Amino acid sequence: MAVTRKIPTIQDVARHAQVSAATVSRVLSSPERVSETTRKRVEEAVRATGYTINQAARSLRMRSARTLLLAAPDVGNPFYSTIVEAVIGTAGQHGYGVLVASRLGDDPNRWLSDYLNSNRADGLLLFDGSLDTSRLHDLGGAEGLPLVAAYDEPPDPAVHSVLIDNREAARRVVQFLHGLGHRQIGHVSGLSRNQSTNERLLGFETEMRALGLKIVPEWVVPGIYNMESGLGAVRKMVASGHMPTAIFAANDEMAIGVIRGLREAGLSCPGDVSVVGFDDIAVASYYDPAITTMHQPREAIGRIATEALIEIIEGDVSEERPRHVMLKSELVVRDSTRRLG
Amino acid sequence: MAVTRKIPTIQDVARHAQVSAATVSRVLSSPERVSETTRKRVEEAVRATGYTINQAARSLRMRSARTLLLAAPDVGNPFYSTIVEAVIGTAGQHGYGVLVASRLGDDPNRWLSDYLNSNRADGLLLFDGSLDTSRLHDLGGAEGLPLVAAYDEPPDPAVHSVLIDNREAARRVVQFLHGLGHRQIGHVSGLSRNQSTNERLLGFETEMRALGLKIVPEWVVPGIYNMESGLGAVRKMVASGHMPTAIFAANDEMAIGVIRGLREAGLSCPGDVSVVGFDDIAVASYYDPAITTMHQPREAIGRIATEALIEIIEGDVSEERPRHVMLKSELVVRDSTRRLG
DNA sequence: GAAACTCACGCAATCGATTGCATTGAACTC
DNA sequence: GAGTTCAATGCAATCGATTGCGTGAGTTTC
Repeated sequence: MAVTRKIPTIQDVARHAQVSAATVSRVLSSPERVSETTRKRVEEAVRATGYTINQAARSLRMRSARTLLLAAPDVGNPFYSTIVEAVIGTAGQHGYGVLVASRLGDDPNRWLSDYLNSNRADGLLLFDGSLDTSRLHDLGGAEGLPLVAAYDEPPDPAVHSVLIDNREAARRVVQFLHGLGHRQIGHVSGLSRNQSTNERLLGFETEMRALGLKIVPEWVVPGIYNMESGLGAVRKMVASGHMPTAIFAANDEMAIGVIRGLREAGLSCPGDVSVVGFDDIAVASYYDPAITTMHQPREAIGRIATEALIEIIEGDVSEERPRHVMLKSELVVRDSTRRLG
Repeated sequence: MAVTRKIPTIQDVARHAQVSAATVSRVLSSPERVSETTRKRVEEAVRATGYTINQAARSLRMRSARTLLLAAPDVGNPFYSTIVEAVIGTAGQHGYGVLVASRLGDDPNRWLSDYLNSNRADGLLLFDGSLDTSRLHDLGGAEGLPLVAAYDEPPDPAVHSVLIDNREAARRVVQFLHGLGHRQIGHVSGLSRNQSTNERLLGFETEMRALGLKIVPEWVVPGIYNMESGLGAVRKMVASGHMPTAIFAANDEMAIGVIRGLREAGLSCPGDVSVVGFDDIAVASYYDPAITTMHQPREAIGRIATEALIEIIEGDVSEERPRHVMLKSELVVRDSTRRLG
């Protein structure tokens, strides 16, 4: 049996400072309402007793936990982890803690709903567009539970969101490759349950058509956003007997897999095939070749989404008109692409 | 002003089922103490009202939050993110949520202590050996706050820990390189505030001496565990005028930086210099060349540490005899190393 | 048939912080 | 100097779930 420490309560502080608990509470939350003499005495008592507030009691009374719930499909992914970092930092600055739920890790049965409605978290940051609308409603999205979707587009436009323009970004990738003289362009897309995947695919197709380029079915292969699937996608293309001169992968990890697959097939990147990734994860600039990619403002996505959520929680934003922030992504040209001919 | 939803309480359920709140509580926590008829009626009422427990109230009364605090120096790092994933998964299986604090992100002033002693978390998983002993004591490590240190060694041996044998692993790396015929071996170490860094450095030095190899000061360069610092370390070696035939980097990211730095200097890996990393992050096997590295059981570290912490919290483990789990790491030989001559 | 016992459930206190309202005493007004 | 105002503080209810203790009905025992 563990020895239970005696944790000082607000009553202990009150006794020590010879005031009531109410006064101690006021010193802590609205010091201007307490006389200077008393305030100093209480502050001293807080120090002397080593008092820290009991959040459980505060949450119960205040009906707020000062905690955000972050839900991402896969926290282990380097893309998300940067975002998580930004969320934790921003939340911390505002005095909020961050509970992290990862779909992969969590028991799907208790998934999100248990966390909410239970005063464990005041709002939800959803980095997973694959949750369907009815699910969002269950979670209270439409019933007033503060909710901000980020990075991946939610099916429900009534939800606040912080996104990048995936379709536009994908079009710019195709334009860039076209500008380098490429006419035979393939695409390794991601998980189709993610809206952002579909947007990137759509952007690819739209721009290919706009430029009068032929979309070759063998060159449009789905992946699952990891390196293995990028490798697998290239193997399929190789097996089909003919190769494009450029491949646009829907994220950097698949781009890495693609480059490795090319090498495996005796093809060089960018010599034989140019490759463009998406996200600009840390290793992209250090890979060999350094990968040309669509840089995403991951830190900004995490920060802005968190700030928006906190504003909503604290009542600064009307729920009526959903806020939609669209951030810009930027093409970073490195060594995995080259001018044709 | 946001519309506040009416969240059903245990009283609402009680009214609906025409029993007392106490009975509802019992149905939820020890159903065997309630008669079958009543139990069914209450269960139906729970469903009908959509009741979910108010964790704040429960925590207050029970003095437990069913939440773990995970503290890592840098959640954005791909090494840690896998561990985080495992922790969340394991905790979830046991009904615990995970609050994540990242040193980089968090306001250093509120850092850890505020989270604890405040009934926000029942225990601490510390993935950061750089916190000094006095700090640990402040956090209650010795006063009964459930605490498990993992991955990085805590200065205080009275703390439960789940570690790998960094020194031994580093020695095995040197032995391996020696076995390939390398005699001139360099080391890029990590942040010296981390105990694991020092252990790896010590293991390197010990084995070098044991094998009668000369430790060249210009070839032992500190880094900060990122790719940039690996690159910087190689630049320093190059600037010194002579190069080792093999470099052991204290993590994979620095190994990547090292390889890139070699290329920049017109040297090839493994042709001119063999490189060994540490950790075996996902990209290690997909890098060009695929990196020889010390594989660490990251998932196991996260899982075992979490299980241990929960056992301690729930009183299954005596605090008296600290538990020290030492996991094995394994050398994975890939293409960044070659036999000399 | 009464004592002893068991089972199912309700009552009410409790966890610790917050806050509307009441109280006190001092300062100020005419 | 009596009345008014105001600042500072205390009192006590409240948030929602848990649990020790008590009660009443039903069952068993001799």
